[in-house]
Amino acid sequence: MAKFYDTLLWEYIKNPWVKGLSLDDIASKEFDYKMISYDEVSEKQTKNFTEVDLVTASKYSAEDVYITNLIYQKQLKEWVVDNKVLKNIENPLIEVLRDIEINWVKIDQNKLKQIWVFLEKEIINQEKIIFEIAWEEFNLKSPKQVWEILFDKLQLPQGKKTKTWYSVDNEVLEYLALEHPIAKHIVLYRWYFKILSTYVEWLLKLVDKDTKKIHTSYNQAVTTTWRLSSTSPNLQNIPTWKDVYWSIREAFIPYKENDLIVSFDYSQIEVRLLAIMSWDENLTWSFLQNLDIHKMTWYFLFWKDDITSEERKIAKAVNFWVIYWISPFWLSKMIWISQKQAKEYIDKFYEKYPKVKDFFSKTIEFCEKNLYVETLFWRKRFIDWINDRNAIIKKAKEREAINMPIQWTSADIIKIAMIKINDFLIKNDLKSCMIMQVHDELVFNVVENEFEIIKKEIPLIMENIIDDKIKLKVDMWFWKNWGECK
DNA sequence: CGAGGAGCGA
DNA sequence: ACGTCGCTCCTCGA
Repeated sequence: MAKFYDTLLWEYIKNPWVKGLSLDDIASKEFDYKMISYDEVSEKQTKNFTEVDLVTASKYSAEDVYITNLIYQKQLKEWVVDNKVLKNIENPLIEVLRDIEINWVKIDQNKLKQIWVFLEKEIINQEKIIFEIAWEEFNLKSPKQVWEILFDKLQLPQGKKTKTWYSVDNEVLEYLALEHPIAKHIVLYRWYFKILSTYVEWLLKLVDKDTKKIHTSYNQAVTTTWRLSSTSPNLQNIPTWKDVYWSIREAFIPYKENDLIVSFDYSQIEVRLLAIMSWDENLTWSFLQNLDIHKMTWYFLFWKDDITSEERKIAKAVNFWVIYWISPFWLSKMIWISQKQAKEYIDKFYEKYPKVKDFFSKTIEFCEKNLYVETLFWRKRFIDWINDRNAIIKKAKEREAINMPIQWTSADIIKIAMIKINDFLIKNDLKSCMIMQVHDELVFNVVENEFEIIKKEIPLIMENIIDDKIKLKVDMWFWKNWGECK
């Protein structure tokens, strides 16, 4: 509870009219309340917080919640989060997150150690090759040194710029790979090193010696879109990439031998929400007929029934990117087509899905007038600068206005699903439990004899969050580790 | 210690 | 001149 209010507070402090003020300042200025300072509690930093006596410590901690609540009552509920949201979503979710955090996730340390050995060998190998090609040793982890080797020493053509020098990121290197063999090896080195340092080492460091599980923290109010975020470790960015021999996700295993990892994810939730919010006939029709939405987009754009997998990929990208109010230039870069073609695709998309376009322009109009946007679940986001004269800023803010309601609503949907599922698990006295949330995916540790009921009931709960003609769709995967669940 | 570059996810 | 939101890694200069 305290954690949630604490993060809520940060959301408040980010805002311009309180920027620079500390909680103490706000307390005394707005509520004439003098808070205990940390210096006082820790007796001028001589005491560790665990050594402070319980009464003082609780009073000190409770003050944060108390003041935050005062701020909430006075200002926050007007615009950061509505009472209904707090009552129906955020507050009940606190207990669900507590349960997930208590459950933990079991890790196969041996698997990680095997991967470690493999990666270390590859890293040394790539390093050797690179140094041979470059005729000198340098620090591959330093973009600056890579820059010097590529552009000063090898005189390769420079691409896009960063703030301070020319970029040497993956995109540039992939282009350079056509010119010089060294680029390919740097990409490989970087990738192996990334996996080793960020995932393998970090996960092993965080595994509890006794339980062989990791303990992650979910934050409820750090993101502007009201999605959850996860730290130490961040379980929401574990690579999905699968090598022939291994993947990081394979190290995420069930608690017991006969248990299963079961994963449910919302399929195309953002496009479905777009259909629900815009009521576009063509989009709605495709979903109601339970058709392949990407294929249908291709069909609507070109009246072609047969579709190659390449064409489906393009249609998928168009569907996906249009939601983000993307420019033809950027779309052309994403899917390797000409700018002219990209513009054509986007124009045709709006032509065939006219109410989507209406919905977008109405959203922007509303935002320009009121300086905020709203979602299906009573949330508001203030977007100042929407009327900025600088076209680039204006466009960026328009993108925000269009994307936010969709992303927010999907964040709310999965939160509500989590609350209902936890209720369901408790009411039916099930031993299976929720162990992870990855934005549109929920992962469970399922005990053997409960698999049938979980398989049947969880998708029902998830798909019926919104009472609409268009149904949300949930895909299910299960196996002995998370790696096979995709 | 913080900024910047890089890269992973949704 | 151009997707958003996050987290974590490393380097480098103060």
